[in-house]
Amino acid sequence: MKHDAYTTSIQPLLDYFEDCIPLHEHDKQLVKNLFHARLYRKRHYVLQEGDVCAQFNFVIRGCLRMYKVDEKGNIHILQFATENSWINDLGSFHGLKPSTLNIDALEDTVVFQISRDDLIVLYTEGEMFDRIFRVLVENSLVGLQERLLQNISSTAEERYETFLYRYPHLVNRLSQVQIASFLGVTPEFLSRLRNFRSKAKS
Amino acid sequence: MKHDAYTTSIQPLLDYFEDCIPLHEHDKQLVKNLFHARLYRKRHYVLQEGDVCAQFNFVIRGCLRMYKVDEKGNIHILQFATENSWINDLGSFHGLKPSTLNIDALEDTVVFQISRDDLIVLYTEGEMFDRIFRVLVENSLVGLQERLLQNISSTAEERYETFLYRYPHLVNRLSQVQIASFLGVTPEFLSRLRNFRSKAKS
DNA sequence: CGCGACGTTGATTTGCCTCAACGATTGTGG
DNA sequence: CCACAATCGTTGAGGCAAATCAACGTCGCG
Repeated sequence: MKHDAYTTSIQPLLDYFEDCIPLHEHDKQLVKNLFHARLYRKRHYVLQEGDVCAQFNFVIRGCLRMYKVDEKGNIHILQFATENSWINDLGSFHGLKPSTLNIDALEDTVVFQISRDDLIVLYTEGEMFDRIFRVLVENSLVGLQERLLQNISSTAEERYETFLYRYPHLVNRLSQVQIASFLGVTPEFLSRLRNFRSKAKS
Repeated sequence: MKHDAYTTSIQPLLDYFEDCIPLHEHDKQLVKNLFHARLYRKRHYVLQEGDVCAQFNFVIRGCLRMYKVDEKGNIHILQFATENSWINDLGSFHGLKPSTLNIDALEDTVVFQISRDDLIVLYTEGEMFDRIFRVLVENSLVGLQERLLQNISSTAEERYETFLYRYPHLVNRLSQVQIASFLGVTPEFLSRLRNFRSKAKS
């Protein structure tokens, strides 16, 4: 029986890189050889805390989340990754240290993965990949900075508004529990916020 | 009259890069030619909101902060930069967009700066600078992720503990107003936290 | 069918903010 | 060098945003 994952095109990943910098044929071949498709079924783990993050993940289809579980057992979501976005624990990945984070699948999800060793090959043999990944990480850094500012300076309601504005495609795809955990509020309070909003709207 | 800044050695910056990757003589010359020293006196601005962030800043001596001012006039500090660390608004710098952030000097501060155009020259003519800056930005991203998690998942007291642990050299160098603004609490509340702590310690 | 996750609502608690006042320190101009 | 203002750190009283705990109906799923 043939898996979906094995028939998945790598083209979206090439497109993603080329949005940043055009690739030579040699570079494209490297990507095709070094990245491998894999399917994660809903609720399966891409990374569990305690393990070293060994793969860099680019999502082709589906949805992953990265989160931390605190002492009280509460989940705090750092990031969602849907189509055409990447996700991994960079600190664990590069430092070869056990991760304190988890990554799991909220839907059946197809990713293209590259191992740390192969990524180094990609950096070494490829022309532009240091630059491409520099730009990707810079963009992540900017986004994360904005989110930190939001969290420090805004109320839960404002953060929810911003979420609706920035991730409209996620609103109906995620449960409110997931959204609440991303915003840093309890599901109960998010429910109240939505209630206030729908009353205020009319 | 000769400025302190003009006699400042660029060696710490070279050391900083070489902590990451050894440089060829050609690369060192590039750094020496493209970075320029500048002194900012206490309370002077390196970047004001509305301006495009035109310089990448590496601090040799002194202390800078980067912050946002919200609608109510409250200051939220994203980052401090002391000796041997860099600071800039990457989003504004690369996107050539007006910044919403401010960077100013908490002490008389000497920086080495490089303009956006010259940084591109550095990337193009230098051997390893894409890689070096990729690693630097990756490290920043990891640190910022940890801080976001802290902010989402911890109480103000825990955040203060973490601050004491991670930045012991800053505790006696910054006023409590600055630290409070970094932690995301009011100065009054930080004062109470310190009070509780000193009582609990005995 | 029955179980567990979800979303909602109510009552209560709490972490942190706001506003206000005070002495101590810093710094600034006359 | 002193006087005055400005900023800082602290403390008190009161208020609000959001958490906690608990209960309940709904839905999807094994």
